[in-house]
Amino acid sequence: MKSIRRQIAEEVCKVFAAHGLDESYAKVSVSNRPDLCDYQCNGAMAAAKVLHKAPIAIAEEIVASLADCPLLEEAEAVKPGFINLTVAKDLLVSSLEKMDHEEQLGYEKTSAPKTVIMDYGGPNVAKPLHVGHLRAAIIGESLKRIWRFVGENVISDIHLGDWGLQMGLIVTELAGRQPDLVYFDEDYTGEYPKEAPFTISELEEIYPTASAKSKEDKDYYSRALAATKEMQDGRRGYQALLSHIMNVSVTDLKKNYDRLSVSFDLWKGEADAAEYIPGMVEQMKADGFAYVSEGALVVDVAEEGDTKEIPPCMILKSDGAALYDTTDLATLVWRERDYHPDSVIYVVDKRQEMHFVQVFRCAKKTGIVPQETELYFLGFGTMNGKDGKPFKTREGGVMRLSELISDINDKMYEKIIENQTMTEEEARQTAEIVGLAAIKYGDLSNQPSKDYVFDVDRFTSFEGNTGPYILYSIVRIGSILRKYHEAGGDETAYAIRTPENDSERDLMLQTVRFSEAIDGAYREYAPNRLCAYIYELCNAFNHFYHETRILAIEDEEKKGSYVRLLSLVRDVLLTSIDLLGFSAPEKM
RNA sequence: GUGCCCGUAGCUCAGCUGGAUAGAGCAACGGCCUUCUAAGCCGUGGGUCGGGGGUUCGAAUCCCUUCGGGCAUACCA
Repeated sequence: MKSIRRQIAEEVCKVFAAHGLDESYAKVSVSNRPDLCDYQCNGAMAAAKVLHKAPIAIAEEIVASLADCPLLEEAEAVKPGFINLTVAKDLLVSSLEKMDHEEQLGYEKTSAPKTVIMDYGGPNVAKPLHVGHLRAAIIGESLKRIWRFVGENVISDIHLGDWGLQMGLIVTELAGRQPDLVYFDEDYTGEYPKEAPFTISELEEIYPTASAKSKEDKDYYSRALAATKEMQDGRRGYQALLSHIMNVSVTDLKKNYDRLSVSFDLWKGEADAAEYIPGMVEQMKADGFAYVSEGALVVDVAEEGDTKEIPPCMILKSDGAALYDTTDLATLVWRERDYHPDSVIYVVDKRQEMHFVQVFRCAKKTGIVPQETELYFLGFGTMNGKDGKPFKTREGGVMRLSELISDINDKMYEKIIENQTMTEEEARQTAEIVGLAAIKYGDLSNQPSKDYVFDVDRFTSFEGNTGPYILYSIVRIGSILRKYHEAGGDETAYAIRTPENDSERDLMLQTVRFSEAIDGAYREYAPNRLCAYIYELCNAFNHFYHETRILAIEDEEKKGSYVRLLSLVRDVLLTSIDLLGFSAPEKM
């Protein structure tokens, strides 16, 4: 089913063409005056200039030709030249019927699916997930789901940070603490123990300690650099330690991402790209792209027309070690070989933009990916605290993700226990669901590229435009449906009837706009568009709910029609929140 | 220094490729629970869209300039 806007736009297009006007004037957009009309077209005013004709005259001609259009209840020309379009009630009803019967609520999947790799993880192994990882996970997961809904073939990859300096730091720290471990004996040739010489909590303490030391102690820092290089060069003991670190942290990471309802198809990391580095480097040298500058191997990526200086892409450091340019490029090597993606999307902190500009240019220049491959950088802003500075704990440290989630869940639990009668266990489960919705909606309702304030008090107060408000609306509808069914009602026996008042009509119109909202969110990489849509839909529902008796009315057909509409609204909401990455409880 | 981003109500944010009276939520104030969940609904007050120019029939939106804030600027990721 085509969206209502599309259907109307096509009609308007025909009329413009029939009047000899270019189709570019026939754009139809959602009305910014909902009190006057549903959609509007401003093309008459734009066309007036080239036609040397009064805009209102053009608008009137167009409107006259639209008079018989069955999609419209009314088309009106308003000075100075607006064309105001009001959707026919029949179209609303028939569209709702289609949504109810077609797959995906009437949303048509793309006919030409692309293969897309989405990279939205980037956690470092051996480091606990902190709030900095939250946005990538939340935004990436939602985009993945939206793109799949649209029909794209999306492969998600966590892209673990498991190959850089942080590994050398851990090795160095461990060598200082337990120098007798076999991993540090260069002459050792036997099997290494299966059991890791540390637990996850030890690991999570080792890294920050090592990182702090490296900043104060130059000698320690250079030992870490050397260890990094040795590990990358394949030193057995270090490789064995690496796989221990991997095993221990991946288990923990999975648990944490599960808790967020975030999943990845691939759990690859920088280390998986390592085997492609030597070949890639040789090729770059052979093709004359890579050369030595100040001791390092680099590829120039500056282009004519750059408004600022773009430093060359660094392939190997002067000590010969790989760095993040290198692993990101080598990662593209296997991504291209294994998947030949049409598009690779990176959901990463926007501060890394320069790095990705370099990597993208280098990858195209050196032929790692074909020219036509789309490499897209979706940079997101920082999550700040109430003070407007990057989010911290009360003590000023980096807040762990698990801590943040538990915090929110506790507050949710208190609120639920105070409002609802349910068992402690039920309340705990509900708190988790509502808490996750609060966190995710709080994030996704903002534009990805902007910094935003993560205000725990605001998100847990859940009044107004919040995740819990959305869930509350869903729960309310669910409650009506349940009561209707318990009383023996079967809404499928009834037709959806023509709306009889403004609030019912408005609810229908909002419902029918579902596919427009999906298109917007997809096209603009903007889950916030979907959030805005469901917020409006919930408003329309709550307004309708307050002025309409549903279960108490006598007229069974009317009641059946209402229940079908509400059931559809609920489906739209449930589908939408699933695309945003959270779910709704039965009660709250 | 250079480049990019941001600046909209007391606070947090919308505002779709320029369009009609700049919208929400929170906070403030006033109503609405013997009736389908009041985590809700209805209403009131609150803005020279950082400032100044310009383009246009029309600018929060595009261009220039200026002020304020953030970020980036080759061997960390």
